[in-house]
Amino acid sequence: MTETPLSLSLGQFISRMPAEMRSAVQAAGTLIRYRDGAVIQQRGDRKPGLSIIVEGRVRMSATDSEGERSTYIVHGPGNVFGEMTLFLDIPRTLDAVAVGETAIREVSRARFTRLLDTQPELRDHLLASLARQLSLALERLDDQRRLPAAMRLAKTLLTLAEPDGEGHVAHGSQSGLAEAIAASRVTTGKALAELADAGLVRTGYRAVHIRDLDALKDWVAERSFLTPLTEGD
Amino acid sequence: MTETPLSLSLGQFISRMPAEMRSAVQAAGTLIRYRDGAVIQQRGDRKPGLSIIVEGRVRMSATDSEGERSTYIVHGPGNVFGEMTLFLDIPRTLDAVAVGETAIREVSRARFTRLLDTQPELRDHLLASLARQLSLALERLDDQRRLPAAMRLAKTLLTLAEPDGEGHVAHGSQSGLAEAIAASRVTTGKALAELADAGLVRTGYRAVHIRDLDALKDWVAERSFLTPLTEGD
DNA sequence: TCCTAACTGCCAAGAAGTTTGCAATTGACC
DNA sequence: GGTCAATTGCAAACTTCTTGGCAGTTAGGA
Repeated sequence: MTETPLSLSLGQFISRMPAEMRSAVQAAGTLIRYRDGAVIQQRGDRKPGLSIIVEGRVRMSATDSEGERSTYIVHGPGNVFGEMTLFLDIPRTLDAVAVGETAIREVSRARFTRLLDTQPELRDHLLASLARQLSLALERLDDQRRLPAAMRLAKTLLTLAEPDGEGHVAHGSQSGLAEAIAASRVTTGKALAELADAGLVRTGYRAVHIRDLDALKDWVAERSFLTPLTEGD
Repeated sequence: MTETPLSLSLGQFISRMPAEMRSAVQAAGTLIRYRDGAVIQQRGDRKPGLSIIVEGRVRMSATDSEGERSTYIVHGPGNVFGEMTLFLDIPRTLDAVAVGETAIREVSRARFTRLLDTQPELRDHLLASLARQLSLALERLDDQRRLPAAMRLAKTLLTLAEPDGEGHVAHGSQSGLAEAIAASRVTTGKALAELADAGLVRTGYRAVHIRDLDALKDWVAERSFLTPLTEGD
């Protein structure tokens, strides 16, 4: 197994591998390109395999019978999804949609099974990846239960933030944000106003400008109910 | 890797193993007994390792700084918890409390690492176990977002139900149920009343009697928003 | 440059859930 | 058999969030 336990942050499935393993994985997959907004997979697709994001980003979401969509996470390059379908006989659980020009490497379960013969250490990377995802999901579950909308929004903004001039920005409409924090657009707007009143963010057209990322982090940390899980020590 | 992908239901980590692997795992662990209500671990405990439930049940929950507790799941015999701490350098994420007389086999990370050398196939069992847990967590996340309290209650009752005479029973106080469905006691009471009005359950002292488990299942299925993930085919 | 679709901001009504409090019931222990 | 703590059932006031609607703003394509 992996001697040094891995970090909590997602998106390093590929980058943590030794070069040889990485190229073996890459060779086993088929590269498929998607345009912005293209559907990569839908919930229910029976497509067992691993999907590796090579370029671009992927929004994982689910839409119910009434058309209500909720976004679970937006994966970036180096992230993987679909691991569960490798080991469980279930279809894809979430819809995946390309955010921007996106390239995905698809490794079918059959190919992956063979790959494991030559790269047995790959299992440890998957174990760590699944553990990270599970950890994230459990935290989300708790957040959804306990945190008010403004807090969930702040946490989500932290994950979405990209450097921009002096500060940071999170791109996307308020409707998109609403789907990510599991709230309505109105509630999201109010939560944004709350953060804006606190001087933490400024709203723009399809964008939220974050003056000081650390200040936002502090704001979140001060208000957390559950003791955070510190990594390493 | 495992040739035949495994089932979605939890609690078969141990039972699915070949006899030899099972005894190797058992030999690697220390058996510890707990009385009803005893604390097995607390969120934040830095105790990397795998905990296997040999006997009894374990309630996994988290309590915030205001004393509000929410139950994530109640594990039964054959289930494991703590897998994440084997591969990630994080403390235990949830509190674990014994429900009834309980026996836990604790395998430290050090022991487990050595065990993997002699039982490499163990990794595949862990992969499946983590995949199942993740799948469950994602479904929960969606349920919490979309389903009204009565639905969440019904689904939880299905997992808690034990055979009892003609029908089934779920034991526990309404406060306990409330913690499991992430709602207040009042809301839980109302949801129970709703199910009772529909003729599906009957409330008792620290118990909910389920007349016809299949009828309750149908009630849930009819009202689900998300298309269920059918296993196998 | 204009037009239009998408988006933000906001209001009002109402649904769902929470908190607080209290009376009646139940079961366990002395 | 009596006492008591835990539990259920319920009501009222309140908070949070949702739904639906509308006016003003923004960006991008014809």
